[in-house]
Amino acid sequence: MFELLFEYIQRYGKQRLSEAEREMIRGIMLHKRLRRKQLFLEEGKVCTYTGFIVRGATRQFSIDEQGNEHILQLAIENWWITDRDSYMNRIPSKYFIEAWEDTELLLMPREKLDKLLEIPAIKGMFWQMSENNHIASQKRLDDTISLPAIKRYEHFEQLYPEIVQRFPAHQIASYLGIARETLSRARSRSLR
Amino acid sequence: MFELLFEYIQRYGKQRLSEAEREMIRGIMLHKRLRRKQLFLEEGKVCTYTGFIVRGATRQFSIDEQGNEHILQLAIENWWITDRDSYMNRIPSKYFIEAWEDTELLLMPREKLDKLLEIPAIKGMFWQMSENNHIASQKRLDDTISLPAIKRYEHFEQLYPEIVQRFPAHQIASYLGIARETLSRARSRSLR
DNA sequence: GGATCACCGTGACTTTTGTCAACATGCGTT
DNA sequence: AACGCATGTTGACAAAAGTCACGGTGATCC
Repeated sequence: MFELLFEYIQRYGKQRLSEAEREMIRGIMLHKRLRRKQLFLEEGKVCTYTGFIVRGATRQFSIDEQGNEHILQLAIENWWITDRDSYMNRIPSKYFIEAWEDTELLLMPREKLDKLLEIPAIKGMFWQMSENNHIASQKRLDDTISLPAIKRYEHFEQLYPEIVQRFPAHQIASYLGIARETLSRARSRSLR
Repeated sequence: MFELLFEYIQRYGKQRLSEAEREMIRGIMLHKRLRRKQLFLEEGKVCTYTGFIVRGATRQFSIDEQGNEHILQLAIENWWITDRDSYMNRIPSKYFIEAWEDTELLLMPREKLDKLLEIPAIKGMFWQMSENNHIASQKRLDDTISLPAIKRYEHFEQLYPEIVQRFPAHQIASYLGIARETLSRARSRSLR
């Protein structure tokens, strides 16, 4: 079960993991199962874990004053889920994270983070995550302010075909910041 | 001139700089002046520097197929400017960065980055920058997909009052992803 | 196996935002 | 002083997107 994670860490941390380090990781990180619709994080709570998805799919969203959901992240295997602000700074979160399919996670508890970061490969990976996330959000932002709805959808579909497969269209619409009807229409128009 | 930077590094790196470290930074980082409208980075070029604004103001933008500019960042004193993707991965940039006022910068050359990161305070700061940027782009993204134009403007104004002072309204509009006329109307309506 | 629910599509209409054009103002340059 | 240029505002209209309502389909749950 840890194999997927070890591989991920080595790839993004750009360093190999010794057997001792693997043992340490196995000792610290927790295994957790979530059933569909179960919450990993709730608004108002501090996000005390960062989770690595071994199997399954999750979505992160906020709820505005009108009660509308706005999806910030859709995640599947090999992705990390967390509210980084809440996790790092131990402040209450504005977000929910919910299992969309039955999901298996490996968790990094916040209070053991310093211990884990002593492992060079993890430190490198953690850095890289932040880096990649920043770059990805920058691109997403650029798309969001530059492109009409349909183009945004096409970009997204091209970038994450598997996500589009595994989540219903109205979740994708929310992720793109458009109404589900708009997406539906845009899609049927682009077929012709 | 380096004093502002040293203070910044110590604050965000959460460590003190020794005199030797300061000397090393002074030896590596370059001083650069840009006049208004002069480019710091151009589309298609690799971003070989990360710059710290000592004095002045800059804007980062992309240009789409229709020739429209889309502003990604507006920056003033004490901010860093770079295309992180281009800088870190040495790939051609999609963005322009232009001095909006006459500007003074301190530059970290990409090829000396590893040397600079040997200084713990800089390493900590660089990490923190990535972290903060990640969190900030997440929030901006949340706003962009959740809020109508006028609300986005109000948020922005509250968050960065000085930016709103120093850049013309049509730049702010572009940053928010709306037409300048829309911003103008939204503003006059919110006064009544 | 009937009811319920989630999901997707579509029509009709409203609201928001963009586009194009015209105009006023202020500023710097020559 | 005269000019161009950037900026900001407003009106009229067009386009994009949102909202509300309805219906259909397929899955799931008693």
